[in-house]
Amino acid sequence: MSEVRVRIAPSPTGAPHVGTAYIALFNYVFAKQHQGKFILRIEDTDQTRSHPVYEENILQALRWIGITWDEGPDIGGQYAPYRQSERTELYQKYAQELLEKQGAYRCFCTPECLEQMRTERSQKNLSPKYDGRCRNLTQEEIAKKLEANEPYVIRLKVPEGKCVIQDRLRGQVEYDYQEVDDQVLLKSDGFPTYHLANVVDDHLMKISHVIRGEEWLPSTPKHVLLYNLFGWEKPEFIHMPLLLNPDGSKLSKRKNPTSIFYYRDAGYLPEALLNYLGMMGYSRPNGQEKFTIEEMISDFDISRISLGGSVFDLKKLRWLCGRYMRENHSAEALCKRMESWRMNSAFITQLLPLMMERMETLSDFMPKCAFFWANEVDPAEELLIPAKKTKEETLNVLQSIVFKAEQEPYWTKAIIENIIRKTSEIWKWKIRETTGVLFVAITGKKVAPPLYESMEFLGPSLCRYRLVQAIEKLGGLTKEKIREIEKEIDIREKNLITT
RNA sequence: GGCCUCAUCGUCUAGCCAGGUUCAGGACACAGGGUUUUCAACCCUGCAACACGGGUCCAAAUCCCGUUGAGGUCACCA
Repeated sequence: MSEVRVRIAPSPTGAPHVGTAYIALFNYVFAKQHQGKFILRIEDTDQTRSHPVYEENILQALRWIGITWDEGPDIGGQYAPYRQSERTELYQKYAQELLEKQGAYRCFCTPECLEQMRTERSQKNLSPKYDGRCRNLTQEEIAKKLEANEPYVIRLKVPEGKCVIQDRLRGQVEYDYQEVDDQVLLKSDGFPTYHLANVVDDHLMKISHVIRGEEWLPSTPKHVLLYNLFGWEKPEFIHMPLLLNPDGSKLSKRKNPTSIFYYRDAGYLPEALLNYLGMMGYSRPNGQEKFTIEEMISDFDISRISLGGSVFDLKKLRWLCGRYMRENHSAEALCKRMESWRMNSAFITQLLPLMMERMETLSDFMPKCAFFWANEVDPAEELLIPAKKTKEETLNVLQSIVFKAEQEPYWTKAIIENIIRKTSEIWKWKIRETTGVLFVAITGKKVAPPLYESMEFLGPSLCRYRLVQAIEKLGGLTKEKIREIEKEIDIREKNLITT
């Protein structure tokens, strides 16, 4: 058998997700088991959502949890570059090839036109897929539009017939090409979509096994079609089970902390998190629950992966982490871990300027600053809601802060201040009303060190977690309600600009 | 809604492929007890599942079919 080469291909569009670490782990273990290579490739083809900071965060997060790669954007490799934004010419070339092979076609439809088409189709109870109106443009029409510099995308020409996918875990999965949309391969900005970039890179980087989440199963026919069109050998597909929320839906940040940095900042041991991920959908042949990644590699058996999704259970993760703490560490060793976490003089020195004026004895420090080293702060409900505000209004503000914070790749005092000011304007709250809520949500108390700096030092993951905890404390928000708030923010924001 | 995937204790799972050794084993959580100055840890005990209905077979959690349920997916996001 030729060399095993697998990859993790995250897109740098937000906080580094535990799901990424989960899939990375199984790829890594599979590679090491076969003396193969594990590759990290950054899929930053979405120009509007990608950010270099998010990319750096992914690398940091994976390193923290203990996963290393043999080739990647930071260390290079034989098939560099490993960042898709640096490979655009390649995708354009292959898109061109597809055009010549009649496997794809130019589509000049505007977003508005597509929108309209979709609503029309849904009114007629048709599936919302593209109706292929640009498929049969004549050479003259195309030439004319090109001449006029009309923007276009390149779409996959999906044929008739059936597509049979071989999945290592699921056997044969059959799809009718009728169900498959004429997927956009190359966007009008010249960047590829996932489907094109992914297939091109997997081929060029000689990826032998594609181990990815189950959510990719329905788009695999497109990928198979591309391999066939190019005449390339297909990798083996292995679709992993999904990580789930307690209610059984796909793990989401709305209901759970999903950022790897949250677990780091909340004081979980990386080896415990990694171990826990290794028991999601998998069990060692000897039944052992606490194991190192090396042990996992030593007797890894991919057929032992179970197919139902796994609920990510924080309680069991805590228990596992506890075992690592007391079974694998001396007091000295644990102290070192705490130091490298945030129990160190550098961190305290950072805090002291905020506290010096508020202290009369040294012992005043810790009680007021304990929240910096805590996971949860358990804010009291009655403290959370300002005097002249309702619970609902408070919920709106809290959720708005979460939204705004999510959109910021950086986390500084100035940005935090800006988020708070903006949110207050949107909901017509006084700044001190907003900060009052935040003091309680973030620190658990009304009296604490200055808010903006505290939030900065605490970090975005922990802040977000506490904000969501506060929202839960006030009764929580449904998916629909969150969407409503999102819309409302949008409307109010536009009004602010116009008035 | 269409398509696809999946289906063992509340949760993670073993057993299923190669049907009998299983009135289904372990772990988390929970409850009770022990130990301990307290708490935690630790030890013991308990609670608790083969989604349902058909078939095949001497025998089915295990094989087949159907039903139901859950999830995923249907973007110029990945």
